[in-house]
Parts: sequence; C-alpha cells; structure tokens
Amino acid sequence: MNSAGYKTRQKAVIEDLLIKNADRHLTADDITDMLKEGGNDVGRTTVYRTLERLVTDNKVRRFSMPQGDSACYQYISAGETCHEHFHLKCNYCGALLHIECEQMSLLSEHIAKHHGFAVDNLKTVLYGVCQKCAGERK
Amino acid sequence: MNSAGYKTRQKAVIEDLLIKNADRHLTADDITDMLKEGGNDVGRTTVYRTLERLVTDNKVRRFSMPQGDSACYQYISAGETCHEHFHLKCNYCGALLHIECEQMSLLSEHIAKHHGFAVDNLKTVLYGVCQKCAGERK
DNA sequence: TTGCGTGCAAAGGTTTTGCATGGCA
DNA sequence: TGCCATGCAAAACCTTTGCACGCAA
Repeated sequence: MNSAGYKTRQKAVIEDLLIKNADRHLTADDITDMLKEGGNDVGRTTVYRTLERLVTDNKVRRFSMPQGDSACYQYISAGETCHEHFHLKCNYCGALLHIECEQMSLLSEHIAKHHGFAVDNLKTVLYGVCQKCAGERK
Repeated sequence: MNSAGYKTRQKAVIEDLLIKNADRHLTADDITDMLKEGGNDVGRTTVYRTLERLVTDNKVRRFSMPQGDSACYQYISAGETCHEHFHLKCNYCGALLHIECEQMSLLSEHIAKHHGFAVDNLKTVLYGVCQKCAGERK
C-alpha cells in the first residue's frame, strides 16, 4: 500500500499539513505557500511529487477541477473506509458534502456488473449544485 | 438562442463535423486534425472560439476532463432531453469510458430528492479501475 | 463600408520532466 | 556506498488573448 522510500523532512511536513487540514481542500500552491509561511519551505516540484505519491497510496484524495483551475487535495481520514461514503462538491460555493448513501453502492454494483469497472468511492467526487446555491440562483 | 453573427466556411464545417459525429466525444484537437485531413483546414483558435459559441448557444455540450486532459465536445441532438451520460476514468491506464446508463439517473434523482443536491453528470467523472487493469493487477 | 471572424504568434495558467545535487539507510 | 529525493529551470500541456488582416452583409 505504501510506496516504500526514504523518510525526509519534506514528506513529513507535507503529510502533516494535510492531516491538520483534513477538513479542507488545498491546492498544491496553497500547500507550498502555507509551508513557506510556517518556515518549512518545500520546492513546488517536491510538493507535486509528494502529493502524487500520497494519492497513489490512497492517503490523499485529489479533486480534479475544470481546466485552468488547479487541483485540490485532501487527506483521507482513517474512518473513511466505508464504501457507501462519497463526496459531492458544489460548483458555486465550493462546499464539500460527505454523504452516506446506499444508492451509491447500488450504482457501484451495477457498474461493476454491467460495465466491468470498479468505482473507487474514496477518489470519486460528484459535481453539481448544492441546495443553498440552487436557491440563490433562481 | 443563437448568437447572431456572420455565416462563414469555418463555422459551417465545424458544426457539420460535430453533427456527423454526434455519437462521439471530440476534443478541440480532434476537430482541428479531422478538418485538416478532410482538407477543410481551420485554425486552432477559431475552433476554440467556435466551440465556445456553440456551447453558449446550447448546441454543443462540453465535458470538463481532469486536468492535463483536454475537454471534449459533443453535439446535442434534437430529441436528447435526459443526461444519462457520464464518464468513468481508470486510475491505472487512464482510459476514459463514456457510458449511457439509467442507473446513473436513478442516483441523480435520489440525491436530488434526499440530499438536496443537483448532480451535474457532465462534469462528474467516476474514478476506479477498468476491467483490463483489474485483470492485470491480480 | 462596418464590424465580426479569422488565425498567427505569444501569453496565460498548472503540472511535468531533465538533470545535477543532496541526503537517507 | 547506492539509490531515492529534492529543486531549479525549462518544457509540456491545453487554452486564451493581442492584433492585423480578411470577409460577410
């Protein structure tokens, strides 16, 4: 599960920052800046490469934004292993909703059975419009 | 509905190509290349600007892909009212599958009704593992 | 003639890669 | 020592913008 590798200051401070902000979604740039402000300077390249590793290791979730905007990353908390758990992200206010829903399991099952594809709920984010924003835009 | 404007060869051949490939997803690059091969050369800039207009006019649907990949465009056929169309992306080989599936509509309906969130299938990409990669990794 | 449309070139942004150096084990 | 990790600079990538010219109406 963990890609072996050496222990370094950079890896430690990046993972640490993500854990401390597990309720937020941060861009690679946010992370670079926050570390610099904290006196824990890490090169931009290293931030990207570390995030890539963490995503591969399933420790971090990556949110793909529409082109032009930068991707967001968020630490995957320990308890989040249940497969009925998934995420909704509002395109307008950016709110991230965590939902437990058996309907999602039904979809995953259906896709596995009929389309031969194993959906990873931890990595998947459904984009749309939340109730609040839908109201405001009427 | 239609942003007025002049009639030009470029607009015509681009819309024509999209109509003839209404069952496929084309990137701006695909379109540029296909037109060039067909002897109907159109500048890349014009392709982008024309697609932008078509999307604004609701004649074409734009699929935002994860960063790094280019956006896809597809002509919206006359009778097409429901959006049961969505995307699966393999974490390993990067394959992008386009799927028509009513189960997805059921999920969207459920989420709208029970969670007050309007899922945008056009922007949503489900991540996971495709059949081929699942086989190779066993 | 008027002003939208076109397309080259260059800029814009995020992310990746080449390569020499640094540092863990 | 051996190999992974780092980080600067440069490249790659898709897309947008500046600007002069072309062309529809």
